[in-house]
Amino acid sequence: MDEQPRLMHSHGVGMAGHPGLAQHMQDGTAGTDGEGRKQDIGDILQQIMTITDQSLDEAQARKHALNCHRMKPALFNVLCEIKEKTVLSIRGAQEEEPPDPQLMRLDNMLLAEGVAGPEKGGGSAAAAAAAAATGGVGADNSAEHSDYRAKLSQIRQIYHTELEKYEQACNEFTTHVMNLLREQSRTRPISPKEIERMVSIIHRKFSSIQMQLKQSTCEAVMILRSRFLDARRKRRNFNKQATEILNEYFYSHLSNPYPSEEAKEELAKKCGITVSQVTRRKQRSKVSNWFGNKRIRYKKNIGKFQEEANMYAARTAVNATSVSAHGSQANSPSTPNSAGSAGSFNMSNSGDLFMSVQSLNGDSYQGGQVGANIQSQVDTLRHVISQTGGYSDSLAASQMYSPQGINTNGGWQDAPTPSSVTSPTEGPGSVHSDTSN
DNA sequence: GTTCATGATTTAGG
DNA sequence: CCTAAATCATGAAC
Repeated sequence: MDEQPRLMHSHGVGMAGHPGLAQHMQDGTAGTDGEGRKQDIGDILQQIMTITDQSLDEAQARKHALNCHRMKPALFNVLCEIKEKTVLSIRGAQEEEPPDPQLMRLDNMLLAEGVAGPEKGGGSAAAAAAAAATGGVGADNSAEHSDYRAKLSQIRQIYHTELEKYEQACNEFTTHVMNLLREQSRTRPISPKEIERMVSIIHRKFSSIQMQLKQSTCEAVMILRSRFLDARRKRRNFNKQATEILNEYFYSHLSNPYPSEEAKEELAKKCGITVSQVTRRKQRSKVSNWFGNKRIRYKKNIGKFQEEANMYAARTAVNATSVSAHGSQANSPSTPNSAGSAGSFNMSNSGDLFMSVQSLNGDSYQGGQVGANIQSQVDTLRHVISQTGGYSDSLAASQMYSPQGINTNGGWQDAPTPSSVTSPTEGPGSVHSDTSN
């Protein structure tokens, strides 16, 4: 023990316990001869190279000396006593910390995305979930999904590799520290509890790294998601058939183009359109989107849709009256108001069309055919009626339908709700487009 | 590149 | 929840 002060003194302060070094430095700076300086630098380097070994040996020797000292057990006991007093006051201050909510959030998200959790199964489950989320009809976006899956598994792989590395490093460091502490516990009192606490501190420090890893993984997944699954980004036009089916329904229910939930589903199925999709906020039917857009755009510019309306009106009429001489006459959509201007309806063409369909209506009605057809056929012509007072009157004269369709100023709001407006004829499927539920 | 059509989202209102 | 309306963003035609 009495050698300690002597050691400290002889070693000096600045040169980390290496007596010769300071001396050499001084010599080097003092010397004017270049050769000699080089020599000195070489010496210094040499000493630096061996510095670790020296100090280690020295430390070992000192440690050994301390351990063997006759006073050591007594000193150790004293230290233990002091320690016990101080540690007792510290203990219990911070035990078991609750799990970090932020970390839990990230964990949950990674689990949900299939990045964490079971290796292969997780991936496919996530892909399936993603497919379900987009509403996977599959045909139109399976390629994208496989791409998405590939990218996701790439992320997963990186994540797992990094996590493994992290865990390994953490464990290594922990064991290292534990070994050190255990070693030190021979010279100073260290309770297992203390080691535990130290380990927990290390883990806490390391967990911030883990959090960063998870955070960036989450970000990567989010970016991937937004790139591949954001429907807005990846807008696909519906195919022609789907558009036709939707248009058919729209124009045959022009008086009240608000398909019920069942109707929407039915339409979606027939069109091969996904029923729903995941948006950032909520789920919404694509059919609803379509009808929403259609309604607003039709209302905004009826003239623009006139031709289309006529076409579908004619088609619906034909379909409704399956076998009829009149039907074939009305059928010919060869002159679907091609000359019609935006604002005013082409009188001659539409008139013809209207008259013929009207007569069809009469036929089918009087003939006692399926009444359901009537409503839809009238609907298909509502836009004509609403704009041409004369025809409206003539229709009103028929005493069967009140023109309730879209009016030039308002919209469909005034029209009664589907349940109330629909005459008994509407129920069991008006046309083929409105198939039975 | 510009323009138009169109599906999706956002906002506001019930 | 729904909707209308406004707006955004993309696809396709030119």
